[in-house]
Amino acid sequence: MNEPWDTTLNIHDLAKHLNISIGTVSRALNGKSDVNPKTRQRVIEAASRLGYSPNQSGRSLRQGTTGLVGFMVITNRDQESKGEAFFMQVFDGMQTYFRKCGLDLVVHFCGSEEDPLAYLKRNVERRLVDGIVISQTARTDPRIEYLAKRKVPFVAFGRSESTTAHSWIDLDFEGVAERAIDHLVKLGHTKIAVASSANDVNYGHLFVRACRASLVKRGLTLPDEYVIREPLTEAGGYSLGEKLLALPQRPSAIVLVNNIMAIGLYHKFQDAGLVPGRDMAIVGFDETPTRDFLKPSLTQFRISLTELGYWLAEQMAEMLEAKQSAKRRKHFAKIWPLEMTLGDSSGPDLKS
Amino acid sequence: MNEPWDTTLNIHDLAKHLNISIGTVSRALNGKSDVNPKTRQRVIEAASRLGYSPNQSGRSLRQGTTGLVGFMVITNRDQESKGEAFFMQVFDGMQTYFRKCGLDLVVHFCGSEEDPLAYLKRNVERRLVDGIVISQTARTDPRIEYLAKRKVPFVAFGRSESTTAHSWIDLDFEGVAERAIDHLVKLGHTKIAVASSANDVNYGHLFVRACRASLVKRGLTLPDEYVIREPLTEAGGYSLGEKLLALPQRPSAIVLVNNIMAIGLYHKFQDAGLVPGRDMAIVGFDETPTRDFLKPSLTQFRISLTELGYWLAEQMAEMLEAKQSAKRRKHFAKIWPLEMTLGDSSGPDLKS
DNA sequence: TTGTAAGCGTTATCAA
DNA sequence: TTGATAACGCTTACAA
Repeated sequence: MNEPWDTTLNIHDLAKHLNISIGTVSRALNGKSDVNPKTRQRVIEAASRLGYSPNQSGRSLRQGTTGLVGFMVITNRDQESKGEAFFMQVFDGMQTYFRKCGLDLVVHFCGSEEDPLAYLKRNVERRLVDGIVISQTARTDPRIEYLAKRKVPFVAFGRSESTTAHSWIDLDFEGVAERAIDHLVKLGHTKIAVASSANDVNYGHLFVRACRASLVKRGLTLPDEYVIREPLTEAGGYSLGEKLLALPQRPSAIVLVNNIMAIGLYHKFQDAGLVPGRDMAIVGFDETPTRDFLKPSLTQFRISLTELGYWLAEQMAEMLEAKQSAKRRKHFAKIWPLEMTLGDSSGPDLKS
Repeated sequence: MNEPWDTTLNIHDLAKHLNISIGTVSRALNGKSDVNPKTRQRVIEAASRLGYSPNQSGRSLRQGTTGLVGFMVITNRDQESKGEAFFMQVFDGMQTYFRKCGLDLVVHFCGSEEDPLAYLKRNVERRLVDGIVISQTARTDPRIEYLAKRKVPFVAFGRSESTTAHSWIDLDFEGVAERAIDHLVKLGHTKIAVASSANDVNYGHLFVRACRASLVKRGLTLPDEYVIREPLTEAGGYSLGEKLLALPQRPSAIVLVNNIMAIGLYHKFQDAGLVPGRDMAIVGFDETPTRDFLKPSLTQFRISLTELGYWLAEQMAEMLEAKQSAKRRKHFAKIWPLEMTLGDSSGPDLKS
């Protein structure tokens, strides 16, 4: 590097240009109080004119801090579902908060062929980031123990069954299950099926369990054949519809853990000459990607992933600050609420 | 930092532990030849046992290289479309190649509220990455001039009208347009409409222009009212269908620049009692997210984004190597091919 | 208010 | 084959 044509200038160049010392330049640029306003003005002006910007490696080395927060995403764990698109809005919210406090978000995509733990270790041990968010947590996820042992500030996006104390955030699957079941039971449904994911992502189990609990609480049951596992894709939703209609005891309602499936399910219904809400009640999960597209409109749950990201970034920033000042900070466990929005897909009151 | 409980060990600790000098440790770990095999063995073993891993800031500072390649994505430019999900597979391919040569991919999501150029500058000037890929290039995109001036190795994902020499890669929109039009014209269609994006992303214009050229070449025209701009979403596709059916001169075929729209379009057709392929021919673009889900099957184009990412990473690695050895390397301009796959949606031969 | 110099963790040069 | 040491660019404690 530093070839003749690589004209990146450093703090020495800038100081020499201004005929002052590098210490003053540094203090001026970092907003320290003990610097003549006039000098500061000159420095800032020259820096922007010459395009000087401090080298992050130099800063990091000196300060022990990178100003970066990582977010690890595992490509493809949800097969070909668009599950990862879910995170985009979260990133947006996080970045919006971070830029206010001089942090930046960087996203690490673990390739589908690579071991997630090894990948995480590589990135953490090189000290590329000050803190990290891990997502798509499995029921038992070795990344949690690793990060805790290493004392890296981190947040798990998604619950796990790990016993290691740590901070995590997750969607309110229980709340969604409870309100979905409550709504359907009040409408008179007794045979209610649940569509979950086909892989081992934790929230699939969580959601089914919560639905079952809500049903039992109301004197009903969730037979095993009413738990249908499919990939969280349009095709999965279509296949879900086929299985649903082929059941010997056809349920009168279905609760979905994911809305992408809803598209395929609606499709299957149309092919079969059935109407959601009339022939079977459907309750969706979040509002992506269907919002006001499906007809009849889907009963579903509203969530602002941007706000979630913003909140998450706030917590992370506080964790980093606490670490800086060697303060202990309590772990948090956040259940993010979703709000039910009624559509026509959950149908009329069967009792009236 | 470096609180008492922050027990990250450095090269000095490891050297002391082994009773050898830090120079030897460094050389052993970096696979230099001038080190006793036995010593190397001891060092590697101890490093893995104690969990030592070199601090990236230290390395970067010394070597002038971070071993990181950035990929800048702009959140939300495509409104609420899942356009960004497109990149996931590209990331997967890139990361797969990079890990073979000791590089890593980091993705920078520019928040929807932030200026893309300012965001890019921040990341580049801190020297966080050795090279960068910028995506969602606009027709005139100041990022290109900036990066070129700064002599940062970079690739633009998407063409632009910039006159600055630079490397870029893009999908073969002209090829797709040509084959889609050719196919439809051969089937006897003369009134062919085109669905494009509602915003200023470059490829929208590109695709429309290419379709028009292909039509003109065959003695046909593309009237302005046959160019329909909608958001690249399901809802956009539905709305596209409404506009299409409301046209005074209804076209007999429609070519889509994006497949997410196809879902909404199919939906509208079903609501209107129409059948794709029978009542109007539809040609889709890539195969996401519909693959074999839509019925009748969609005539579309196949592309491996993973392979594209792999190829892109390869080029980037070569660019970095060239820079290292102060070699000049020619810019590339790559048009990535797509392969047509016939479905039923483009319908029968009208002339038979 | 400013300048000087130490030191962050690493790699590379050079002498042993 | 190894050890000592300079240097990478920066921030900060301390001296002026």
